[in-house]
Amino acid sequence: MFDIKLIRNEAQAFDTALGRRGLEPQSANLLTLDNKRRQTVAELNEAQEKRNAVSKQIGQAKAQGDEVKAQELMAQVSELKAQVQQGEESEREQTLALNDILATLPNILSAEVPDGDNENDNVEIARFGEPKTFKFKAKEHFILGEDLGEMDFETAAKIAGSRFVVLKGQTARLERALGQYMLDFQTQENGFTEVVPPLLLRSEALFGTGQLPKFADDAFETTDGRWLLPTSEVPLTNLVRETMLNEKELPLRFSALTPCFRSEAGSAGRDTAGMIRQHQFNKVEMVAITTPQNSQAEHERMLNSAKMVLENLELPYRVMLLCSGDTGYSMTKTYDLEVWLPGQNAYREISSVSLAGDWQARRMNARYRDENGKPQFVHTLNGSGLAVGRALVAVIENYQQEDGSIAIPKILQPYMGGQKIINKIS
RNA sequence: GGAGAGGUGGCCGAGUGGUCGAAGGCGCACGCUUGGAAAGCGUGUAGGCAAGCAAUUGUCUCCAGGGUUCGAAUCCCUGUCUCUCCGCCA
Repeated sequence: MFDIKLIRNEAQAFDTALGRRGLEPQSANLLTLDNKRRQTVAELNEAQEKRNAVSKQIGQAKAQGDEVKAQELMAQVSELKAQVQQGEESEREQTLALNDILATLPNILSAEVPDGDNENDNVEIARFGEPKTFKFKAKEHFILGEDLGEMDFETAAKIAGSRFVVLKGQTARLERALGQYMLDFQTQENGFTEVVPPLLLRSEALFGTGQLPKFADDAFETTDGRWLLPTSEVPLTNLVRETMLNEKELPLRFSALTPCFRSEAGSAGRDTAGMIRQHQFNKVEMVAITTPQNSQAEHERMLNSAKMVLENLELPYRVMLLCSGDTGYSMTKTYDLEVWLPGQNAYREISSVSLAGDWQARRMNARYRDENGKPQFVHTLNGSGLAVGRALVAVIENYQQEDGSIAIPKILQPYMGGQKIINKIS
C-alpha cells in the first residue's frame, strides 16, 4: 500500500519504479482520483464547519430557552445537512476507488535489485561448499525415500490427493529433527522469540502481508471465510498489526515452525514428482520488525541466520539476489538460498529472505514512536529458516550412500537419539 | 450452539443527546526543588486528512461500518472482539 502523498510528490519516480515491475504508469490516473477526492473533502469540510457552527448556536439557544431562535436556526441549517450527507457519500466512494487501486500495486524495488525478466536473471552473490561428487549415480530423494519404504506418495494421493506425501518411521523422525533443530537454532542462537501462531487466519491478516487481494487463488479458503496460512510470515508479521510500538522495543524477532498450505494453482506440471512442491509442508519462518534505519542491516542479519542452518547441516548452497522480474510483489529486495540437490543435479530454492520496507506496515497500520515521539511505520522482514520439507529433500539427496541408506548430519544426530544412519528396515 | 454484559487516549477509568477530542489517575517528557536521587510542586503529553513557508486553522476519529438527528462517545441496525453463565468438547 502506498502513501498517496509520495505519489503526489514523486509521480515520475513512482511510475518508473512500477515500470521495473512491468506495469503501465499509474500516477496520472491516481492523481486525478486524488485531486477529485481532495476537492470533495475540502467542500465537505466547509459544509461541516458551517453546520457545526450553527448547531452549536442551536445548543446555546436551547440552553437559554429561546425556542424561537432555535427553530429559526434549525431551518437555516437543514439544507446543509443534505450537502454534508452527499459529500460524505462521495468521499467514501472516491476513497474506496483510490484505495482499490493502491491496494493492488506491488512494492517498489530497492535500487540494488537487478533488472530482469525471471529467475534466469537472478544474480549469484555467494556460494558455500562444493556440489558433492558421488562414485555412483546420485538418486532423487523420492526414489531413495520410496526404496526405504518411508516416503509414500501413492497412499497420500488416496487419502488427500496429489501433491501430498506420507512420511513414516526414521524419515518422519528426520523431518521432525530438522524442524526442531532449525527452530532451536533460530531461537537459541539468533535471538528469535518462539511463537505458536494460529494456522487459520482472517482475510485482514492476509491483506496485511499482501497475499490478498491479488493472490487469493494461491491459498486455501475455509468454508467459514478464513484462510489456511500459506506461510507463517502472515501470522508472525501481523502480530504487530494495529499497534503502536516503542522504538526501544525494536527490533522484534519472531520465529515459528508451522505447516504451510498452498494451492499451487499456477504451477500445474511443475515439480510434480517428489516433495519439492506440495500443498502442505513444514517451514521454520523468521520475521523481524524494525526501524527504517536498521532494516537493511536486519536483512543481512536474517540472511545470515538462514545461511548458517545450511552450513551447520553441511549442505552446499548459493545465495541469489533476485532480479526485478522474480522479486515478490510485497517485497523491495529478496535473497534466495538455493541448496544443491545431487539427484536433480541443480540448485533449488530452500529459503527466501525479504525486506518489505513499510509496505506491509501501512497495510497493517503497524507503527512505532521514534525518538521525537512521532509515529512512523515500522519496516518488516521475513525469511525462511528454512523450509523443512525441502531441507529433508536436500539431506536425503546429499547424504545418500551407494546402498540407498542415508547418513544423518552430525548436527541432527542428537535429535535422532544418536542415530547416525538411516537404513532400510526389512 | 443458547442467554446476558461489555469494548472510551500509551495504560486505567469517568462520561446516556449540545460548551466533550473527552474529567480524574497512571505512565512519559520538561522544569522547579536536591550534593545526587526519591518524594513533592508546576507545565506539557492522541492520530488521520485538508489548507498554509510557518505559527496555526478546519475537519474526522471514543471497536468497525452504516443510520437517526440541526447536533452522537451517548440513540438505532449490522459486523467484530472480550467477559460471565448454560450446553458441547480434545
